[in-house]
Amino acid sequence: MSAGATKRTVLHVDMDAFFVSVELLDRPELRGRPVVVGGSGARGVVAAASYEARFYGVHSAQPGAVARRLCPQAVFIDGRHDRYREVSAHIMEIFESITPLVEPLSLDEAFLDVSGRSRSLGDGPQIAAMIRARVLDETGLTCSVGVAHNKFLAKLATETAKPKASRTGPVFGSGVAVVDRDDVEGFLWPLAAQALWGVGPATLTKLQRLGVSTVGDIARVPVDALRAAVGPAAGGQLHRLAHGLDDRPVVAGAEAKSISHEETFATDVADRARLEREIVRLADAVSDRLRRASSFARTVQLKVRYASFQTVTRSFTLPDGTDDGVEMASVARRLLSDIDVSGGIRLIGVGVSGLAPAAERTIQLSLLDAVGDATSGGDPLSAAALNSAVDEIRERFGRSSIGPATLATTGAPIRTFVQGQQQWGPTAESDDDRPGTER
DNA sequence: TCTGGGGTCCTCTGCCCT
DNA sequence: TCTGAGGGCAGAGGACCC
Repeated sequence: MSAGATKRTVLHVDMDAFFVSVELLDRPELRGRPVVVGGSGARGVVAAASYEARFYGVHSAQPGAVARRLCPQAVFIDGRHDRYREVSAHIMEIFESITPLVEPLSLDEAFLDVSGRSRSLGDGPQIAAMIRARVLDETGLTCSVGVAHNKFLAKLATETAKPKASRTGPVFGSGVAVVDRDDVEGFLWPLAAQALWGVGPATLTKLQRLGVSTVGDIARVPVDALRAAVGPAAGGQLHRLAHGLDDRPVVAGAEAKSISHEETFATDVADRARLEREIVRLADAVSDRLRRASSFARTVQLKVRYASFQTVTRSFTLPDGTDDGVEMASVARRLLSDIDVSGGIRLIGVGVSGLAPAAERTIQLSLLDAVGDATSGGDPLSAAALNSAVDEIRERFGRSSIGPATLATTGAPIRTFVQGQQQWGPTAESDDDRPGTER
């Protein structure tokens, strides 16, 4: 370390098999059995696997069919995202009671900067042990903690602290791993190159052409050669990480930069009318989340994935932005009209980016109104009033109480995308070609 | 084996403007 | 007036992560 550098202590906390552990908490009769969350649909993948299931080779992101073949005795459960979110909120509260500098990475892991807490709470490993004890005591769940002087090393350390899989369940170690500031190379350099952030299959292939297979190998490659091989930004990043250098701060309360929803069909769909109804559904879900976040978006993106897994995206940037699902769907449907779907597609998605606080748009629209500028595509202020009413109804009577008329069906509930009720993989319902009423 | 869903970041290309 | 260079931006796609 350079002389005079601020001594940072960063923790990376990762819940052990989070989704499965929550399920076992609520269904203790499943303890000791191989349990898999997700992977039950026709094209579903595994979201999480218990350590008993992992012993048989089941892992997350694995196709459900493969998981069932590897471990036919496993219990497969549909995920309950709302329950995981509830438990996650409790865990994050525990973290925030220790330091305000908490950066959640997902529902089940977070970085904590505890640099200023050593005087009152002890050193990094002591705080890590305290967190594990509190999480276990207050939620009944176990977690692993990595301790280091930066985020990258703390995250890598967590991997070594994780329980090991066995036929009879997790085999716990100390649950805390520390990377010594003076032994970064000893810890880092023997690891496989894939241990570095940003090294996936494609980058690994490029690195292998340089004769690289470990982090130490990368560290010994001149930075210019790395940049030439994988690009200037990625090359510089790999060089720094391979030397254990990472000065990114722990950032609390980071805002989302995009919001999207997508759906994989149980069987490929070529029917444009059906796809357009899916677009309305997805756009409604995106706009609902956008308004809940008090934001609007400038760019609408449509995503289509063919049976070959080739994925194409089309986007359009609106001059004034929008938070209105009808407008988003209209843009997305126009984008779809330029895409050939005659051979059928397996996935469709709608997303938005270029997010900004809704207050900024209100000011813009007020100014436009004040100068009498005619806006294209309908009256945004009327749309805002309508959406406001819809949001209020949903707030009072639930997300499924009201929805786009296009999605209305005889006797069938409006399919919702309430966060927490999403499923992993397509459902039988999603494959139905329900008649709908165009609005 | 056959690949979900929700994100972020980076690179490349083409267009427009200066 | 025409042309080329360069910057900024939008759009598209790739790679990666959890």
